[in-house]
Amino acid sequence: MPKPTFLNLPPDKRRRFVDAALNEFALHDYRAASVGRIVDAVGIAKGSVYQYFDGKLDLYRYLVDLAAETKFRHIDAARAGDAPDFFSQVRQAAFHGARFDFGEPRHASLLYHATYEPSTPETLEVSSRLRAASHAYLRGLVDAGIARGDLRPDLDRDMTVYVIYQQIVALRDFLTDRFGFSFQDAVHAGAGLPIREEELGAVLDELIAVLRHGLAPG
Amino acid sequence: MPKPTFLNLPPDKRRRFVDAALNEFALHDYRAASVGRIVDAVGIAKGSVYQYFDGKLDLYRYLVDLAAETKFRHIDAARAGDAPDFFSQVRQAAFHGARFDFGEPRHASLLYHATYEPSTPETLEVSSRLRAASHAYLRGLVDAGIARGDLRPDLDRDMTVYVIYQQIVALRDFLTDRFGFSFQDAVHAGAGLPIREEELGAVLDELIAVLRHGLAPG
Amino acid sequence: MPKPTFLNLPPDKRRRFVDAALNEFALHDYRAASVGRIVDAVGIAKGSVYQYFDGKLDLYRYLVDLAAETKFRHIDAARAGDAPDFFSQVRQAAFHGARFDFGEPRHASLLYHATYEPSTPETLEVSSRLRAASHAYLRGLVDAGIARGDLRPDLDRDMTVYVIYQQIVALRDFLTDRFGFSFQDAVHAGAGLPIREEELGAVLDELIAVLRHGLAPG
Amino acid sequence: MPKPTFLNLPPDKRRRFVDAALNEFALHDYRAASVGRIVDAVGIAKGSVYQYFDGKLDLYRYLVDLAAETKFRHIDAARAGDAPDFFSQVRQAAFHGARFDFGEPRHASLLYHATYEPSTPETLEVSSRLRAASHAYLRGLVDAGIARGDLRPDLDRDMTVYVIYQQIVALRDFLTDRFGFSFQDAVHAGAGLPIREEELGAVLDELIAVLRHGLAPG
DNA sequence: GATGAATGAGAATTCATTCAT
DNA sequence: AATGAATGAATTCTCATTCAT
Repeated sequence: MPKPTFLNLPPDKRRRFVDAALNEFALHDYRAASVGRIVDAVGIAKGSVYQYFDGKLDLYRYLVDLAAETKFRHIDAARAGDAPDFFSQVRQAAFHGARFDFGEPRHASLLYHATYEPSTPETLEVSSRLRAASHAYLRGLVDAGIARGDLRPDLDRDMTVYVIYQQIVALRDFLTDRFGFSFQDAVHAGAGLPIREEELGAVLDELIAVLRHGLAPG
Repeated sequence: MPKPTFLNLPPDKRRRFVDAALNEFALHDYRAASVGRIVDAVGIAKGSVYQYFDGKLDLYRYLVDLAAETKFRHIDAARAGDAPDFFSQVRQAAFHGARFDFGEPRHASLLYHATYEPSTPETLEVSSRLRAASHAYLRGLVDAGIARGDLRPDLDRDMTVYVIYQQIVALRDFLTDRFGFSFQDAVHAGAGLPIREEELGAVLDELIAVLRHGLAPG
Repeated sequence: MPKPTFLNLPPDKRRRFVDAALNEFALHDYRAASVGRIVDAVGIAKGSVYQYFDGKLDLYRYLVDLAAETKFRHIDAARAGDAPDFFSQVRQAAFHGARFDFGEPRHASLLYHATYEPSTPETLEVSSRLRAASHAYLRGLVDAGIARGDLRPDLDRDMTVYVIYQQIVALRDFLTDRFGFSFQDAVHAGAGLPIREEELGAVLDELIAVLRHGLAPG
Repeated sequence: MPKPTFLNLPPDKRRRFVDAALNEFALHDYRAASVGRIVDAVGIAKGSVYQYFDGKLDLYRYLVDLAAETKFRHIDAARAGDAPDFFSQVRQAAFHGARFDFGEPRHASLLYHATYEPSTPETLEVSSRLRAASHAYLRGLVDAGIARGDLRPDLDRDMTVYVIYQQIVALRDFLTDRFGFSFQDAVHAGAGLPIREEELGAVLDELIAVLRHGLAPG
């Protein structure tokens, strides 16, 4: 948890700090990220970081939570009217999630790192919490989908969640490959990635079609 | 690439070295892995590593390639008669792949790390090559499957490969969750993980069913 | 020396500050004591300490002097009628000193630290002054004791002072060992240490007997 | 415990390292001692210290043990024929101990620091072991002394040990005061302290006389 | 008088790599 | 070919003190 000192910071300074930290943790995983590089980028003293946070881990936790919340909020906000069925819901979430990722490559990279962080005792809790949140979200959709009859009732629900979760997370890899993107480059450049929404939509349509055939009744 | 020095080593010594290195890179990702711990475990001088390999990265490359080849060979060898159709082929590959992972948790962990290694300039090439190999393998199956009529002819082949690849990779997470395994613990214990083949088969059946519904024609 | 700012403080606030500082310097020696922990405990700003005192050293000096004076005053006050001879006087002082220590473990710990503070240039003066005060007090008793004939007239007075001083200071170690006390724990608990006065008296009787045999004439 | 690396060092280099470390820990207590200053003094890389020892604490432990052993050995070696009675034994030990201290002020200062080290969890074990060794040594003398009839049979043995231990330790303070010495200065100057043996003997005679009167029968 | 954010030197420790033996 | 001591830059973190508000 950030210390009050951090919360009392002038908004601009706080923003610049978060920016630099986000950059660092987007470019490197937890262990490789360097507090020194962050302070150099912001132009503050090393000690200041420890006035703001309890330490590197605390800062990391804050950023992961922040990025996750921001992304979830973005997805929720973009939901134009409730989608009528399970697959539309998943498509919508994946679509807006991907749009967010391309618009905010640093958040996306950070979350990607956090998801696959090698499970050291230190970072385990952060990764687990992140994964648990996504799973819980999907589990809700799956349960409702089965109740509504959108999904075969005999499905192994845990496995279904896994199947969908992986596809959505992996979408990132597929899209970067297909369109020749690189999140790393985008982070370095400090810009979002260009994506034509129709192309993204087309890819998603195909993916959702596979899932629909695979999981829907009949 | 290993230096000649390494290849001229007495087989036993070479084996012990590979063993220890495998252990280290199974327990830690590239950056966290320690050359010092390896030489301590083998009981050789630190300098020797640099007589055998060009450096940590070179050693890492060698191990990832070795593990990938070993796993592929195991899967190929276990193929009892050619499976008749695409989905049986995938099932067979996934089944034997999983059995390999549970039997050789160090290889499995190493490959998992390599797959999700944060893409620093250093390790990027290794990860890419690993992923490319798996994709190429699956691509062959998919192309043949479409030709044979096992898969819908209008499928986006790249995406199909991605979908299947992700599911197979995700299997690991799902199984460890479901059965309460931990690859880390298995590596520490120096033992394989117990898995009843019927249970693995049941999970795979369900997963393959989803893929079949999703990807097969009509 | 405290600045006027400190002396003008509302008594309650001043008391709370002294309390917290006492705690800190009782739990840690000079170098390890932390200004930050003190202000956290009191709930004031870090800068305030520097409005009250010239710095950490100045605060330390103030506390040591305060604790020493308090202890001396306690011993003086507890003197019920003048003890008739040298050894009774020493016994009385040691007895009431020990009682003070057990009742005020923070003062006791602070003084203990100050006594054995590694003699850096910084703290040398504080430690010296503390020791000098005790020595001067004992020197008075010794001089009078020799004049009165309680002590052998040919004693080296300085050495006699040293002998007695050490015994009394070390009494703390002996008592904590014998009774399983810990001043650190008492400070943490914020409570005094339990001691039955008869037990303390018995120990002192034995110690004084040794001194009497050792130092008295004939 | 020193690592083999340290023990394999060329004697001269090892000596220079121990010298510098001894200096540092003689001038500062454990916490204030700086690994950086040591390596600067020796002219080696910081990392080397960690090739030699497990860390600062390990180095400290080694030095304290070394100094204690050296001092004990010196005292034992100097014992010219077994002293006939308890008080002669104590006198002899104190005499040679003091001579050692004045000749090796760095050892003496280090041991003094270790004896009064503020009891943090880290250094507690080192201090305790040091004190325990001295007490055990004295306890042996006391037990034998009582058996031999040199000491009053009804003495509290623990307390007797304490009394004597304190006097011997305090001797250092007394002598420095009386002769205007400073161990710190001697360490800085890199020289031993001058002491005339007759003077030391005279002081000890007086101290032992007090102890004899205090503790001997009749 | 009080605040508390900023400082920055200094602390211990790690570790891949080199190179003289 | 093997050794293993030496390196030194990089790491995270601490903390007394200052000073603008």
